Order: sequence, then C-alpha cells, then structure tokens
Amino acid sequence: MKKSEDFGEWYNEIVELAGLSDKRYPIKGMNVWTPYGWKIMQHIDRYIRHYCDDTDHHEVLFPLLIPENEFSKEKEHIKGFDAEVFWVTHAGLNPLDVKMLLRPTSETAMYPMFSVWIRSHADLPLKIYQIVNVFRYETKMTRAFIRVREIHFFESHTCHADFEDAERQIRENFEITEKLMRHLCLPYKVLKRTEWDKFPGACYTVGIDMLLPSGRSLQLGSIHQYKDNFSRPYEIKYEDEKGEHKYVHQTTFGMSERLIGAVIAVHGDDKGIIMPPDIAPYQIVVVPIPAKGSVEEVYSEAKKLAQELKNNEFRVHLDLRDVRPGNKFYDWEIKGVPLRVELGPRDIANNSCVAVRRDTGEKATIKRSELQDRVNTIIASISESLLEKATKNLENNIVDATSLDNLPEKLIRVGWCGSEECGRKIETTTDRSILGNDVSDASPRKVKCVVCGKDAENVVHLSKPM
RNA sequence: GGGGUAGUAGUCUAGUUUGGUUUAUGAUUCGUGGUUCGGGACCACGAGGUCGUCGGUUCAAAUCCGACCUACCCCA
Repeated sequence: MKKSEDFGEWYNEIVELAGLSDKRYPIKGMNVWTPYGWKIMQHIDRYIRHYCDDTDHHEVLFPLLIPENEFSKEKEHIKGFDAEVFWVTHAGLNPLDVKMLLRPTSETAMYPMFSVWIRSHADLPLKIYQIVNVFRYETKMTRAFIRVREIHFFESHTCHADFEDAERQIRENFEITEKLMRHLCLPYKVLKRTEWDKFPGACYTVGIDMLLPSGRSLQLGSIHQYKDNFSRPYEIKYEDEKGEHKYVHQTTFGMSERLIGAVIAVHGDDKGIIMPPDIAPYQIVVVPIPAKGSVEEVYSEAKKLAQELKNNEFRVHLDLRDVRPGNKFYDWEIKGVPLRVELGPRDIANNSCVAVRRDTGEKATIKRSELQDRVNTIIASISESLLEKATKNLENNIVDATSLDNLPEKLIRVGWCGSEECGRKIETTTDRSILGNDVSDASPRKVKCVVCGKDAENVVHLSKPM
C-alpha cells in the first residue's frame, strides 16, 4: 500500500479498506455509499447547505426525469450531453411517445419552471440550489468518487436582472468555494476555461481545479456565466420598472462527490486516509486497553472518557470490539480518524490518557483535567497542518515554462496570446489541456506567447486531466 | 473511439494447458467457547460455493465455443 509507488492502485485499495464505498454493485460506475463514506458526504453537504442558505439561496428538489423536448431547447447544451444520457423509453409495457431522460444536470429541468415563476423584477434575483444525484453515461474506466455514472452533487442556479448582477453572483460563489474548501483543508485553483472547453451553452466557465499526487489535475467544481443563452430559448423574462420585458441573466455553480476523492488523494498516506476534522465522521476514537483483572474498570472509565469528550461537542467513537488494541489502531488509521485516545490501567492510575495524532503520529500524555483544552488545540492544529502541507505541495508542483519541450507531470504555467490557433497547438504538442488563467490573480504579468511569441496577458495552466 | 487480460465462499487463491477420483484446493474472514489485550494473538469446534450471466458443443463442462455484464490495463 505505497501511495507514492502506484497512486491508482493505492486509491482503490484505500477506498475499499476504509469502507467508503462498495463498487461491487452490478452496474458500472454506480457504487454503493457505505455508512462511513456517506457520513463524510453528509458533513460536506451540511457545509454546502450552510453557506448556500447563508447567502440567501433556497434549497429545492426537482424531479429526476426530464422530457426530451425540454432537454433539446438549447442546442449547444444537447450537443454537449447527448452522448452521455440515460434514456427512459418505456413506461410499464408501453413505449413512450415523448422519451424521458435521467438528468445529467438540471438546467433543462428547472428552466421551464423558472419561466413560469419569474414575472417581475421583484422576483429577482432568484437563487436556488439542490443536492441530488445526476446520471452521466461514462464510457471510460470508472473510479470511486472521481469518475462515476451516478454522481452525488450540489448545483445552484441563479437568475439576475442583468449581466453585472450575475457577475456579482459569481464572485459570491468564489467566496463560498473558499469557505467550503477550508473545511476540507484543500488548496485549489480557480481557472477560466478556454472557449472550446467551456460548459455547453455557457458564455464562460470557471473550473475549480486541484492536483493529484500522480501529477494530473482533477476538476472539483465549476461556475458558469450563462448570460441570456438559456433564458432566450426557455423564455425566462421579467418586466422591469419601466414596463419593458427583458431576458434574465443566469449562473450556475456545482461541486460533486469528487471532493471526497480529492480529500483521499491529497491527505492520505501509506497507512490510509486522513480525514480533515471538520468532515470526519468520528473526530476522536477512544480505544480502551484492558488488562487481566482490570477489564471492567478500564471499560467503564473509557465510557466516561468518551462521554466527557462528547459533552465537549466532539464526534467520538468508543471502540469496545473484542479484538486486540493493535488491531483497532490499524483499522482507525485506515479510516483516517484524526485523533486516537488510548486509555489503559497505567493511565487510570495516573489520571491521564494518551492521545495520538493521525497526521503526524505524535503521541502525548494528557492529564484528564486538561483534556478539553488539549484536545481542542490538537484538533485545530491537525486542520491547520493538513492545509499547510497540501498548499506547499501544490505550490511545489506548479512549474513556469517558456517552452513546450520536456514538460514534467505537474501543473505547468505558460504564456498564451489567447488565439485559438496557438491554444490548440499548445494542447496538441504537449498532450495536455489548457485549464485556463487564474481568475484570482489580480496583477497579470507581462509574458510572451509560448507559440507565436507575441506579448500575452494570459498565464495559463496546463495539465493532463484525470 | 480502438485493442488486450481477467471473473472460482465476504476477500485472495489452486484446479482450466490435455473435458471425466478433489467431496472444487489452501489461506484469510465469519460464528461459538476459552486463554489473552500499551501496535495486526492463540487453541478447539463450526459456517460459508447455482465456479460472473445466458446460450451452445458433448455421454460428460469450473475446464471448449459465442454473446453479454463487470473489473483492470494499454493505445488514440
């Protein structure tokens, strides 16, 4: 189980051993969420709900099925998704006149309703989101959380009076992303996609990208400016103060279960995964160390200890299984519980316990009277150091290049004049994709286009996407 | 998009070359009882399989043939 030797194999093995998902369900790319993995996802969803609600988005739930005629209204959009939809062609024994599809994303489910809901400028902005599963017929090899056919994700959809207000929404989405990623201890890049790589139907697309240990990039989410590209075919109009009828401007924002894949990939080590404390199903596991003659005493003290920690708002698991302590240590290390607290006869005699950090392996003997403070400090420090380590790692894997020869398997930055001709050339000669320029970079440097040599304003990131 | 390899208890695996005495092998896992417990314990007894699915060849198929499903790999 060496992470550095074969990342792909390590990843599959860890997902299975840690009990995050079961891929034995007999449909390709449709895995079962097992309890431990689902708990992680629910913690992530909880933060998504919190930050969406906090910014006046409202949660909704649209039907899974979309009729074919609604799906077909925006022509770029169908072109982009046609090849990867699952169709419902029959109801009972009867073939359907109008086929239905399993949503690959919900624009075409929601927008007919938006057109009914929105009448006046007073109805704007409309900001909604939902947390659902979507279906995409992936033909490539699937991988738990990273490439699946049934995807758990959240999508927010907004409608605005004009382009500027939609732009404001996109800036708000960047802020939500930052807060969310902080809980996951994940560094990331916000990169504006090329014209030929944008979401089908969008005016522009911004990707939220991170880097895997293999050197490939992984897109964790995306934010789209639609302008009025969808509101025209779907007739989403409002009447402004002057009585004029105008089309709304729209945005979407989404992130998926890939976030879990990223957490595993970035923080994990040879012993297993390491859960960031904010999303860990259990932040602390209490392992009693019984000894001949003191079993009852150790167990009852361990129960007290666990309850004490629970009272201090930690998510705690007390492991009373009848297996040896060493066995439990290995199990919880694979599952990545941030902090392990051991309690044996020696500790009881000293009125203390032993705390072991999952990320560094550091052991500390803690007086029971100081338990709450010390544990608080350690948990906070684990979050900090996970983010710090991951950030350093990302920075060390970004390389500025002035030519396209002999590029390492990292995130490459090069100058690009912005022309499609040069862009395509960059992609074909390097066998990489242009992920785009960093939208958070406020002071663009003067560079030359790596292909034509002209002055360029775009410093774009290249990588091989997962 | 094109090609390749594989599928035998929860998991890994022997057996497939050359169809027929292996009761389909072994380990692990699981269950019960006991001794244990500060980094993967041990003893005893027990449980677990339509050999991926469907069809074909044959007196006879885990074994040969075909399709499909699934997993994994390589190339574009």
